Amino acid sequence: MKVATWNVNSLTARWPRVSAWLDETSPDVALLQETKQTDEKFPFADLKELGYESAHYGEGRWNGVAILSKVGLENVTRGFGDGDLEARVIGAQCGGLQVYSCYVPNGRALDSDHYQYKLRWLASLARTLAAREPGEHLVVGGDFNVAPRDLDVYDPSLFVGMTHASEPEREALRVLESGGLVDLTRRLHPDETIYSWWDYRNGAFHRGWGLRIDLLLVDQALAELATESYVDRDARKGVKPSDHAPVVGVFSL
DNA sequence: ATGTCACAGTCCCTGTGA
Repeated sequence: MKVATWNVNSLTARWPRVSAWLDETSPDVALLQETKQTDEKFPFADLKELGYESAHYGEGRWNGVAILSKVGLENVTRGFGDGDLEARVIGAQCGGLQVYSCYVPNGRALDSDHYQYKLRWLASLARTLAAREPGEHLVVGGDFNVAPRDLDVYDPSLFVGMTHASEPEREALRVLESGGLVDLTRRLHPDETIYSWWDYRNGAFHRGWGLRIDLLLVDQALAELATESYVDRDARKGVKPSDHAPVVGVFSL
């Protein structure tokens, strides 16, 4: 079972790259973020031709999350059911896994209202996951906009006092981990420098100026069944890439 | 430390968000 998460930064602009990547990588389940599409515009039929059932929660210009599956797609949920209006989380059951595709608010700056929104949003996610069925396998993937450790930041000194690496954000991730979730890529590669996002500006990708902010959080039992997890850096190269690369996990179920 | 990208409306430039 191969599961991927990818912030595509507009599925409309990225369709040639995304469709080619799905075709060659063939994940069983793919979690997408920042589709930036309405549900009406989402390419359900094109994805069907690639072998995927899909569910989308979109709003148009901003945000938008999706789940693509070759192994079944049932019991789709959109949002947290707490009145939040932005399309940032969608859940479903796929091939025996409960999965969520998450686009955590950016936060912008520590003194911004958006930063408080980010912390509230992560708390809502923790509440939602705490209510899950005991014993079911869980994959919570997405763009968390948080680098869990200094190892996940190309130059930690630049991020002191900045969003993405602040202690309250990291504490919010630890709350998810204390609820039984494991940062899969880091579990399998404890000391490796791995990034998943590089700014479009300043030639950041080629200079190695990245952050690891796209995560696959999985339950302990599923983590034990994982055989590999990696970032597909090739997807960040070439013509019209997203600024994020896909994160992949493979499980021996 | 800010050299890019994507989107929609103000519509071939500008503001917003990342």
